[in-house]
Amino acid sequence: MFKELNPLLHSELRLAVMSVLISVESADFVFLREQTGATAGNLSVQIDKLQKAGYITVEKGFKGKMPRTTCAITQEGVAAFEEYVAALRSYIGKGI
Amino acid sequence: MFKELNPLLHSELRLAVMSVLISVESADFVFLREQTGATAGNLSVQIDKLQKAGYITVEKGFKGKMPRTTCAITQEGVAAFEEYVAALRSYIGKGI
DNA sequence: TAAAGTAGTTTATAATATAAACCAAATTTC
DNA sequence: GAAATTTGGTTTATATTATAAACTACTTTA
Repeated sequence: MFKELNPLLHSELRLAVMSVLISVESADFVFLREQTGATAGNLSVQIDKLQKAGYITVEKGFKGKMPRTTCAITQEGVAAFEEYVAALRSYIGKGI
Repeated sequence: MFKELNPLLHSELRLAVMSVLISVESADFVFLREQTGATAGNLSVQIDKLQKAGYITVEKGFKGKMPRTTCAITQEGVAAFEEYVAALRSYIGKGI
């Protein structure tokens, strides 16, 4: 009847991060913070969880002298996102 | 960019309950438990939250000698569900 | 009448989300 | 050029949430 909703994606902020990353090649921390409206602390934690799940890659480098964290979605991440969306259908029907 | 997801509906079990109730006139506790696969304890708690939010009505009566709890979605509940679905769109795009 | 089942509720615990507090380096202001 | 502010984050403390386990109250069956 109802498909299970991947709890790692069933989180407002993590879902927003994935939503941004699925449509771009990569995005840095500041961009993600701006797009999601999240606090830096919350974003930092959620990025970490997505990375540990293998859904995104996180690279830390420098742009000039300032630190810069760049994130990108993995194939596994794309697959998980698509599966999550498919599972949602079982709750909200075709109405969406 | 991203619309807020009503936290009362952004819960796997509560969403499932609402999803059942939106398509029937009413449903009793046992039916909801069967459809959602939830434990009785969890279902009891989540039904309570939905009722307190005004999204469903809960009537307690008897079927023969056995207690029976009947739930139905309210207009407010329907509106909240539809708004939640609309908000989801901002996260999952046209993909769904 | 004892055991098992039904229909739930209450409560304890673990997991989660979130913001506040913090840190280090860079930049600006006085 | 020292102090204050900003940038780009991380760590940690707290409040909320989800969940199952334990329990209640009653009914049915053996």
